[in-house]
Amino acid sequence: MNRQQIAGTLAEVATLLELRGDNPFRVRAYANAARIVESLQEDLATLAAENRLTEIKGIGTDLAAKIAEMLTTDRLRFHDELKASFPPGLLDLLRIPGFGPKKTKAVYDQLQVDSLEKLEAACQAGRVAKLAGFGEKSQQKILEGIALLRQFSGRHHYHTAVAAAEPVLEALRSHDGVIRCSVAGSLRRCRETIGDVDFLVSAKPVDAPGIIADFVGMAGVRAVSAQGETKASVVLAGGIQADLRVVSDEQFAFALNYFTGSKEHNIAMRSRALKLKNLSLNEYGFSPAAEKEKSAKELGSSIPCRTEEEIYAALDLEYVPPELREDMGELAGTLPQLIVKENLRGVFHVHSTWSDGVESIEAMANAARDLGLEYIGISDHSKGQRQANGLDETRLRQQAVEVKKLNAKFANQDFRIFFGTEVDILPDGTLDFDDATLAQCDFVIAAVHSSFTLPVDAQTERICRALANPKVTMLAHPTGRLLLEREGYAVNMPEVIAAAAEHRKIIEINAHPYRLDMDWRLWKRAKELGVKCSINSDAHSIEDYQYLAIGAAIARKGWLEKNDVINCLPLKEIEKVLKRG
DNA sequence: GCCGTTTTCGGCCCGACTGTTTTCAGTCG
Repeated sequence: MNRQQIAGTLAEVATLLELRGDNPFRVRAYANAARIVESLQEDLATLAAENRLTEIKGIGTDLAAKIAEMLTTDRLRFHDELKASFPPGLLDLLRIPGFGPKKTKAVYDQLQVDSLEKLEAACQAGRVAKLAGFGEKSQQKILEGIALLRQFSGRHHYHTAVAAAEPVLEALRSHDGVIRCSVAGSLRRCRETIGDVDFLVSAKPVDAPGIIADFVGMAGVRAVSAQGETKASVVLAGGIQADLRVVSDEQFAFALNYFTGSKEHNIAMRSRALKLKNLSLNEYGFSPAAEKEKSAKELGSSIPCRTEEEIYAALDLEYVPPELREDMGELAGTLPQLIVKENLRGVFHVHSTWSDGVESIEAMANAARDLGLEYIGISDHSKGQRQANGLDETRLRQQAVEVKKLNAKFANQDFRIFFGTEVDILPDGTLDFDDATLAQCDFVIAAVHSSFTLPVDAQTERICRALANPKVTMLAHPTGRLLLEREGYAVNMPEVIAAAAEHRKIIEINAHPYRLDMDWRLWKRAKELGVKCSINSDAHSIEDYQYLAIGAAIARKGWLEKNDVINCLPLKEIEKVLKRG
C-alpha cells in the first residue's frame, strides 16, 4: 500500500469505529493518524524499516504495528474484520450532509436501514420522523440531502479527474500505434467539476483494436462498460467513467474540437461554418452543405486541417483556447492573452507549523524559491481557529520577529517573505484581530471558517462588512456555490464581488482540493468590474504548491489575464499593491 | 489509541448551529 492508501484505510477505520460507538478518543487517534500519514514528508517504508514510526507524534506502538502490517501485507486485518461487521451500503449514509455516525447507527438499529434507498423509503413512509431525536424537519433534510447526493454523484472535482487522467494518457502515449492523443471534454476545458473523462487518439485503422484492448486492460480499470472497434468506455478506480475514441490522424483535429465541446460552442461553430462558408462541420471534417449524404466521414474534409488552429483559421477566427469554449462570446471579437502558471511570480496564503501547516516558514520559502518564485505571503490562522492551532496576538508578534529574521537571510537573494494572517471573519462581520494587531501585517486575508449556515443575507452582509475594513487586503476561498456532496456556504456572490470592487479588495483563487472555488462565470463578472485576484495555493505543505497550476486553469476559465492577477507582479511592484491595501 | 507523566492512568479543542428538546445531542469545521 502507498501512503494515500494507508491514510485512507486508517480514516475508514476511524469512521467504522465511530459507527460502532467506540471510545471517541480512540476514533480520534485513528483519524489523526490518517491525517498525519497523508501529509508526511518522509518515506513511510524507510521509517518502518528503521523502526522509527513511533517517533512520529501521534503514532504509538499499536498504530506503528498496523502501518507496518499494511506496508508488508497490503492489507489490515483489523480493517477487514471491522468492515465485514457492517452491511456494505451503510457507509453511504454518512455522505448525506448533516447525517453522521450516530444517526446512521440509530436508523440501522431501529429501522434496519442499511442503504440510501432504504433510508429514502423510510423517510417517505414517515418512519424516520417517529424515531427519538428525529422529527419532521430532519426527515425532510435527509430527503433533500439524498437528492443532492444523486445530483452530484458521478461528478468529480477537476483535481480528481486530472489525477485519474494523467496515467491513462501516459499509457496511451507510450503505445506504438498511437500517433497523437489528448484529453477532451470538460476536463480539457478545465471545468470545476467533470462528469466523465474523454480521451482521443489518432492511429491507423489496423492499430485501433490493439489500442482499445490495451485501454480496457489497463491497471487502473475497475470495469469495462463498452468495447467496440474504435470506442470503449471503462470505469476507473475511484469510480470515474472514462471514454476512449480512436480516429484517423486526418480526423484528429476535427474530432478533438468536437469532443472538447462545449456543446454550445460546437453549435456556434457549426452555424458559423454554414453561414460564412456554406459548409457543414462535424467530428470528421468540413463538407459542402449540399452534399448531406456524402459526409466528410467518407470523402474526407473538404478543407483538410491538421490542427485545431487550422479549423478556427478556416472560419476566419483566431484560435480559441479550450477554457473559453462555452459560447460566452468567444467567437466575437478579440480574445485575451490568458494567464499561464509560468506568469506567477509569487504566492500568498501559505501556512506553516505556526498553525496547521506541516513545514517551517523557512522550508516553505525555500521550496517556493526553488520553484522560481520571488516571494511568498505567510498567513497562518488566527486565534479563533483553535483546532488549527491558530495564533493569538502574542504568537503573531513572535511570528513577525521570525519572518523579519528570515527576510534578513534572504535579503541578498532577491526573495522576500511577506508577513500576513488568515484572519477569521466573525459572524457579525468583525475580525478575529483588532486593527492595531493587523497593522503589523504586510497583508491580511479575511476568511469565513464558521457559521456556514447563516441566512444568505446575513452571510453576504458579514463578508461585505469585512471587505469594507481598510486593514483587509484580500478575501480567502470565496466558496459561493454548492460543493460536491456537501453544502458550501450560501452567499450572494455578485454582491460580494461588487463590494470587492467598491473597496478595491483582492479575491483569492484557491485551488486546494477541499475548496471548490466560485463559478468561472463569476470570475468573468469580477474582471468586468476591475476586481483583481490572487492565485493562491492555501499551501499546508510543499506539495500543495502544485495547486497554483490548477488555480491558473481556473483563472483562464474566467478569462483572466496577467493584469488581473496581482501575483504576476514582480517583487518590486507587489509591495506597492499590498501597501495600498 | 496516544501522550506525558505527579511512572501506570487521566485527559484528550471547542464554539456555533440545528432540531430536537425544555436542557441537550449530533454534526461540522
